[in-house]
Amino acid sequence: MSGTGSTEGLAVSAATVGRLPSYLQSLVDLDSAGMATVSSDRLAELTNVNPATVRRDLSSLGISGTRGLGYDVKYVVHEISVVLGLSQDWSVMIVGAGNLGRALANYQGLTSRGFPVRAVVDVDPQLVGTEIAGIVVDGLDQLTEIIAEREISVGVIATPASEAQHVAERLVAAGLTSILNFTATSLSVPTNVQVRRVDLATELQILSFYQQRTSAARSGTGVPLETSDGDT
Amino acid sequence: MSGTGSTEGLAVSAATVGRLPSYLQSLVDLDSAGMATVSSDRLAELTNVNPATVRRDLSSLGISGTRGLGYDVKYVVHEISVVLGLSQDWSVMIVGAGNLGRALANYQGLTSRGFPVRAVVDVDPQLVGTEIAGIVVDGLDQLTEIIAEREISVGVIATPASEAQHVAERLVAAGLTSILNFTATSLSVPTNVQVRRVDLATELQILSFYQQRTSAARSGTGVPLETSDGDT
DNA sequence: TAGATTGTTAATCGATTAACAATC
DNA sequence: TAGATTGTTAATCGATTAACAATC
Repeated sequence: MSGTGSTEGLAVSAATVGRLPSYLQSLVDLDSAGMATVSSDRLAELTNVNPATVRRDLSSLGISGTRGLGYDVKYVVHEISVVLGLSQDWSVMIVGAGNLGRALANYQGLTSRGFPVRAVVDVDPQLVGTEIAGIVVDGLDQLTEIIAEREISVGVIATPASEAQHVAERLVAAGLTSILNFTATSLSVPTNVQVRRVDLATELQILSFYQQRTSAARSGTGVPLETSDGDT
Repeated sequence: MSGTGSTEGLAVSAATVGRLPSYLQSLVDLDSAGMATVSSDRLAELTNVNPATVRRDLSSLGISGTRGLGYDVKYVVHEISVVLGLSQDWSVMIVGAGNLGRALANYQGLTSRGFPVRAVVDVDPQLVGTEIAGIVVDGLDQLTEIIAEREISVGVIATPASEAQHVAERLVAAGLTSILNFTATSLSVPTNVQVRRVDLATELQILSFYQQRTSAARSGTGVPLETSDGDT
């Protein structure tokens, strides 16, 4: 509510969106530490990005600072929260009640971040009716009705990889436009649907690539390699 | 071992490295399905990238196909595996034996992908000596010795966010150059150290941003927005 | 030979960042 | 006024991709 008004619909690059959670986290920390203002240089240092990028990102969201002083921490925290849609809860459905699905349903971090788990579904009739983290597991065939009834906004795919595309299609058909995919499968979805993939195997294999090069270099195989800094 | 020989040290872009696990996964599936060759068009379709990008990626790794026929599936699987360093195991240490750390230690997917968990450490003296997934938890003060003794290659940070930077410095000091960071904190590390961040809150907040825009548009607030396809 | 598909050039696109005028 | 820092221009950098000659 309120805030700077109409930034809606303006072009905000995916790269910028990806950095907002990191800015937010650092700003919240600064606020807890009692800092009232922060310069783009300091915020850039905390988030490992270039100061000009910080200023450009904030500016593109209509968030402005004060020349000579910097940015008001509480104000920017509020504005980024609004931009990220964190002023409301988004109900989550978990598809797949295996090890991963159960771990996610029990993970308190989801609810505390404004993403309460309101449904768990699975194909296995043996699991249907059992309770996970206080939620009764429903059958996959109930998916559409449950999404409508419980006003689910985000679908989490925690099934085997082989089921992921099929499940994604079911979720999209039921009207969902936000999917968090925990399988290694790359999903094909309409352009209006957002998919984020969180895959441990992928991350480890990427680390392995660089580790391998480091080891090779160390053992004298040769050529030093260009490296880049920190996260992502 | 063996393979195409010397691609080591050649410039391979981070973007290319990030797509390799996805190519590999699709190729392994194709192999299981009995497909002997695959065109860049087909592989591109399966991984949601542009065919020219597939050809450029493979070419940059020294992996070649046959004009008019496509790429030999088994050959490319082997080559990508070698490039990614998947022909050997990389031992993992988990720092932080809380909910997340325990879930990761018990996750069979790590070992099966060639990343066996060989150590778990925690600051809490109450946890030291207890057993998790068959591994005795050690104290954080043992970190350096354990990394050396058990030939750990990858450090996984599963502590509270406030401890992440400190832990990262300990890991780097002990000689590790591969870190998987499960906290929301952006780590500062030397340029020769690779950090991958896996943060659920970040992913959800990014989804929330787009969800918010979709909802706003639906409720008539306005301007339709440009969207992009599928994963990442 | 005709058809298919690679490998690479060159154009395009988008994101990053140095630099600096504006201004607190 | 002097110092600090934003907001934005313009240059740079790097990654994507259309297009096509090479060639199986």
